[in-house]
Amino acid sequence: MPSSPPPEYPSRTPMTSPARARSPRGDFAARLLAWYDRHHRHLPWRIPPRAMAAGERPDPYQIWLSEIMLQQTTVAAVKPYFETFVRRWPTVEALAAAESDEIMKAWAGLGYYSRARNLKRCAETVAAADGGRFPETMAALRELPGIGDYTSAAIAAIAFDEPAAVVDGNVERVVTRLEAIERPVREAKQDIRGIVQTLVPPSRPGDFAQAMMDLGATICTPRRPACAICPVSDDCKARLNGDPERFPLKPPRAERPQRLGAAFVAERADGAILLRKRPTKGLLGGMSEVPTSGWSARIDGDDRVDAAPFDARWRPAGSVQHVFTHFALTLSVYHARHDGSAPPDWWWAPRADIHSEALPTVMKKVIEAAIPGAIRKPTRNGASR
DNA sequence: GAACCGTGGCT
DNA sequence: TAGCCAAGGTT
Repeated sequence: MPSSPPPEYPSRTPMTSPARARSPRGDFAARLLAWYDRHHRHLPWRIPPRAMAAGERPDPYQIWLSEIMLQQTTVAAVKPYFETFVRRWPTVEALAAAESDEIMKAWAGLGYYSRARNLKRCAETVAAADGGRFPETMAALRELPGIGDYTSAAIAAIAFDEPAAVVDGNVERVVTRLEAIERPVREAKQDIRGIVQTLVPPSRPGDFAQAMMDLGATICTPRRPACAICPVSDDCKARLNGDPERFPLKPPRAERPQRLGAAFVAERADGAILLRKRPTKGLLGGMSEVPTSGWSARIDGDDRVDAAPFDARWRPAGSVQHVFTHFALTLSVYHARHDGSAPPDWWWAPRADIHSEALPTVMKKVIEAAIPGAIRKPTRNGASR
């Protein structure tokens, strides 16, 4: 435990003086930030506290990009995508000028594809605005597509030092445990935001936000939290009560219905595969796919070969299972050699380019089932792995 | 306000 | 293994 807070965070008089509290709430931010200074995660988009103290500031473009990618997505999954995007589109102007198709291709596999469509729209808006600079306040950021309560607060705090209350899933968990909040998080959201707002320090609000999230990700974890090494455990009512893992309270999730369908992989003599584009809105909106039947909500869905988009020697090639957020899908896969012409707006994707098409993971599974090895990424020497 | 919207890792 | 969970937003 740090014996003295940094000079920029003088201890304040505790708001209350509970007899047992060893750590008055006025110290909360100081103790959390002292922990963050020593134990922060090293992330590609983050400026570490030492560099922040030297006056360095993060690139608002990179903070925005990382925050969009991190929505409901793990840090590990985001890292390689973030590196690719920043290398390929180093500025918001570059991203705004990119073809939508190229952005969808680069986003393929990361999920929640409306994020990629909104990313492009947001980049265009920002690039067209005065100087191509991001708005610097939470309120103004909140107006941009794909940016809601959490993301606007996070960008404002991290990139622009606004003392905004940043509340994500990590912070909800930390706060519901600190206060032993017995109501479902859905209902307690506003209270949580209010509590966080009282804790945000006037300086280093961005580090504070990131510290809360790092704490949630590494110490105050959903299961088996490491209370013994938590820098704010003295403040934690859930720990005092003995069962922090019980928080946050969440209602049981609804059952996932099962859907059924068929997918058709047409392969040309040269190995090219027939693809088409899905509608812009809805599930996998704007992404590419092989032709499929509808995905019936009924267990006796249209998974038979007579659902094929055209006549060919379709041969069964197994089935693919995939779990989406709100339903599970089983696709019967069919494969055919086919050299006929493609319907308008469909295209033959050369085998060498398949890995870079805007194919969602479920479609990569389908193609792999029909043609094992088809998705492999070429290596630098031109061979296939 | 509730439903919709992906994917991969972990237990 | 089957469910839970992850730096949520839009409709």
